[in-house]
Amino acid sequence: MTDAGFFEGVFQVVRCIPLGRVSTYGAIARYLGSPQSSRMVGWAVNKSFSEKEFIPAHRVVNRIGMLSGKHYFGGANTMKELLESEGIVVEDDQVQDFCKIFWDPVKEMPEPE
DNA sequence: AGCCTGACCTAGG
DNA sequence: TCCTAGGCCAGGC
Repeated sequence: MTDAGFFEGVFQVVRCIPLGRVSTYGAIARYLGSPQSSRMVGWAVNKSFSEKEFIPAHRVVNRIGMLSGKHYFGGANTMKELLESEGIVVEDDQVQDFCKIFWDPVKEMPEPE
């Protein structure tokens, strides 16, 4: 991770998000050691579409569990469909029971170093 | 080569 | 309690 840039770190964390769980930009940014770089997390995740391997970018939402970037999935309901297919309930672009399915990399993942 | 922007978050007034 | 501003890394024009 240290060798890799901020982007690589984001990709690794997002790929490690368990199925049926969601994480937030801020949590990932904080995990990478830059709490105020949450904006770049969104950018990195956006760039994830260019990656060879599929990255569950739909599992990444903002701190209130809202599908802020759903419009970037090509279709308006693509992100919602993906989440619901994993058992996540989404209503009006907001993840229900967000507190329960929230996955914090800082707690669940080993430190990057 | 420099400026602008971007799927956000936190703090201060 | 709501609104405003600042900050971060990287890529595009």
